[in-house]
Amino acid sequence: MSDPVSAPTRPSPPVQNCTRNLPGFTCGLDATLRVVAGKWKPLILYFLAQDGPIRYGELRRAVRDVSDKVLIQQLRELEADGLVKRTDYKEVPPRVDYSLTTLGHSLAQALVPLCAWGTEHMAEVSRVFAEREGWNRKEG
Amino acid sequence: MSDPVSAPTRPSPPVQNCTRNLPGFTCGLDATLRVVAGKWKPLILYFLAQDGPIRYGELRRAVRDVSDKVLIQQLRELEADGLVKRTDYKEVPPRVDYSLTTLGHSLAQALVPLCAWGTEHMAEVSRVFAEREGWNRKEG
DNA sequence: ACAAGTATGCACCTTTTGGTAAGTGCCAAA
DNA sequence: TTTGGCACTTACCAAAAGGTGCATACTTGT
Repeated sequence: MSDPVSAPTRPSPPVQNCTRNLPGFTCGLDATLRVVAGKWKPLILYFLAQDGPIRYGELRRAVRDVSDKVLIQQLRELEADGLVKRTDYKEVPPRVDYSLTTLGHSLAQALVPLCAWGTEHMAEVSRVFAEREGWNRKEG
Repeated sequence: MSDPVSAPTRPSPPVQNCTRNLPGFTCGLDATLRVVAGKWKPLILYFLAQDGPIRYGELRRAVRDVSDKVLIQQLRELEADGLVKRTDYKEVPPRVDYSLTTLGHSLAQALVPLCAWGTEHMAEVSRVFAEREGWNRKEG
C-alpha cells in the first residue's frame, strides 16, 4: 500500500473484494469514472466550477465543438447523477442556467489532482498521442 | 478560483485559453482522461498499483468480466502511453508481466482522490445508476 | 493421446457514443 | 415581415468501443 491507486475501503483487501463492492461498481474509482465518463463532462464540470451558474448558451459557446444534442444529453446525465442543478426561470424567451450541486463541487475538487497530473505531463502525453493519431489516420 | 476544477496553467485565464492549450488537449483534465479512458483501464491501473508486477493471466482473473481482446488492447494502449511496462521473459510456455512505470505510478496517485470520492459517494451514485439502468432496460 | 494453460491475434458483430441537420414555439430587433 | 436568438427535440447516421469465439505454438499434467 505504498503507492497503489487507493484502498477502496479497507487497507489491504484480497483483490477480489474490490471487484464486488456494490451493485454495479468494482470500486470507488469505477463509480467515479462512470459518472464523469462522457466526452464533454469533465469540461462541463470544469466550466461550471469556474463560472458558477452559467446559462445554457454560454456553456455551449464555452465548450467549443460540442453539439446541442450531446451537450444537453450530458447535462441531463450529470443532473440525473446529482452533480449539476438545472434552473429553469420559466421565462420567455427561455432562460435556464446550470450550476454544480454540493456533490458536484466535491467531485470537482477530487478532479483537481487529475487536472494537475495532466497539466504536468501534458507534453509527454500529447507527444505520444500525436504519434498514435498520426499513423492511425494515415495507415489505418 | 475558490473551488474550480483547477486552473490549467495560470491562475485565472480567460475561459477560452483553457480550450487551446496543446495540440489536442483542452486542459490537463482532458489529457488525463484521454489516457485513462477505457472501460477497464482504471481497474488495470488499480491492480497494477496494488500488486506490482503481475502476470497477464493473473490480471485477467483479477479484472473480472474483461475479455482477452479488450484487456490486451487496453494494456497495449497504456503501454504506448508510457504508463505500463510489459516484460516478456521469452519463455515457453509464454511468461509476461505488467507493471507501472514511474509515470503510471504518478497517475495512480492522482487517481486516489477520485477513488476516495467514489467510495464516499458510492451509495448515492449507485442508487441513481440503479434507477437509470432499471428503466433503461425495462422500457428502452 | 488429449485436455488444459500460457499470452496473444484475428474476424466478425453488437452496443454505445457522438455528430448532423432540421424543426419547435416564442419573442424582439431590423 | 423576415431574421435571429433562446433552449431545446427529433430522426437519422457514422464511428468507436467493446464482446465472442476460434486459432496459434508450445508444454505440462492425466
